Amino acid sequence: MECGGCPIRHRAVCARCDSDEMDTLEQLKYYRSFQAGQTVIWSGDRMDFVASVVSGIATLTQTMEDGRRQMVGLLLPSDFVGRPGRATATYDVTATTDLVMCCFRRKPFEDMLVKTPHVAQRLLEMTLDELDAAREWMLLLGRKTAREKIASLLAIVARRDASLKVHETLGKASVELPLTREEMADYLGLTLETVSRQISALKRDGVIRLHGKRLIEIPDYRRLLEEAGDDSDGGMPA
Amino acid sequence: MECGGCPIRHRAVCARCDSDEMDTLEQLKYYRSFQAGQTVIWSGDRMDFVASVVSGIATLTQTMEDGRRQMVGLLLPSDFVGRPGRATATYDVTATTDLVMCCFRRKPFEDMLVKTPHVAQRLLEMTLDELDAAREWMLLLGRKTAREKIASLLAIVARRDASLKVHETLGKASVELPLTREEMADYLGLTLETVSRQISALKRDGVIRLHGKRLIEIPDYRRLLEEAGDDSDGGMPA
DNA sequence: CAAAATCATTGATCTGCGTCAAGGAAGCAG
DNA sequence: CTGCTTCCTTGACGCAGATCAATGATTTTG
Repeated sequence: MECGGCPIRHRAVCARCDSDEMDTLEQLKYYRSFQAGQTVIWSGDRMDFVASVVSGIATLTQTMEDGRRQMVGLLLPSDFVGRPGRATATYDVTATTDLVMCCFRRKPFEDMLVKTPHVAQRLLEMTLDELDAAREWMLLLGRKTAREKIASLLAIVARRDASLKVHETLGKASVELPLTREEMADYLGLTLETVSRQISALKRDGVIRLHGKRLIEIPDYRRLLEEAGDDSDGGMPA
Repeated sequence: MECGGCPIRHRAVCARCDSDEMDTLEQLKYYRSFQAGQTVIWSGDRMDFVASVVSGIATLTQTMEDGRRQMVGLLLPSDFVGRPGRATATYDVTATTDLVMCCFRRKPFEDMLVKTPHVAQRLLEMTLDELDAAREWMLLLGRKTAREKIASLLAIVARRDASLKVHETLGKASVELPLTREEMADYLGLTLETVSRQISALKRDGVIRLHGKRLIEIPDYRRLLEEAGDDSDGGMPA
């Protein structure tokens, strides 16, 4: 059976379900597009849908009264947004690039979850992955230096990139960074000035090379991981 | 039907399942006890069980090569440990107080998950709650000052305490802090000296009162929340 | 094209928290 | 009781990263 373009259909359902279930999902889904910079939903707003990123990048951020911001989620294609059983958004969701999301009205999706256990199980798996990522992120925020934070972010994005593309040369990669310096700062718990300075420092030390502002070349991925303070190989193919 | 003492049985299953399913769970479970300070499992070790905290407190921590430590989970009674589908521990799990856990061998538990959808759904709900808590924690680690971090931690523990006990006087509460200063520091991404200093400062400013080292009185909970930089009431009854 | 907006870089200075160090308080063993 | 251990507090000092500020590069707008 061929899978459609919708990640929820593709990732959560396709491999294991029959045609009826596919059809149920198909009938429920609809698409929404956003331009780069647009807000998908504000924290506290009513949220009657759940969704999956089809293309582009979205962020989840929390903001304090005085304006301090912390990114708490970076959503790439196939990532899930929204929470079954909750009608109110907990975070600001923003389109960082042009964005297409595949949406489901919340109520019918919840009903479907109950009737279709393996979708619930797939969702559990995805949520556990996100929780692991959040805990990795907590180590970064609580204990890493600014330099290590930058290196970690680059390694994370490079790895995710690599898992999509076929990987050419071991230890050599380029990353198209989809974030501004300020967004990187919000991700890392830093200021944009510190981000800029540390990127310059990594460039000066030969850990990375810059082509323009956003395209970053990584001549030696292992070196980058050392800079990141990670003890593992970060899941890079050996 | 009466519920047994095991939180997995109680929280995940009892309300919705029939006797057969209860029996299945009953047969699978066993208990393990740990003394305060004992390690339950090391990160990287093989982990053939999942578990639920019955009594006491456990922590999840990550450690970098050079010894920097970040707590990434604080497990209170009824909280879940372990991950279906993963045979290796990702974090150090440590008993902070004397601890009793209700365990299930992982494989049979996974089988049970597939056969008993509402347990999977309950687990999904718990995991989503944990993810929300992790994201709140990320804001704390990335953007809050040392003073706000301490106030936030006290507010969190006070709220959890309150949700267990009946709550006497609004805006007045006492917290038995189950953590050493060092553990608090690992929770908050600080050093133990800074924790100590900020607790002293909050005491000096009348935000809290200390009785001994661990028992903390909170004369005005709203004041504490302001100190924590939270804009909500933190879920305190109105 | 000029003007304005957005994004990035870099410098100078300040400060909150880390680091290093010295005791104090409470519990426990002998 | 004395000495040991564990946990906590407080002081002095230094530094990583925040803040304030100026400028440059690139894109957008009219």
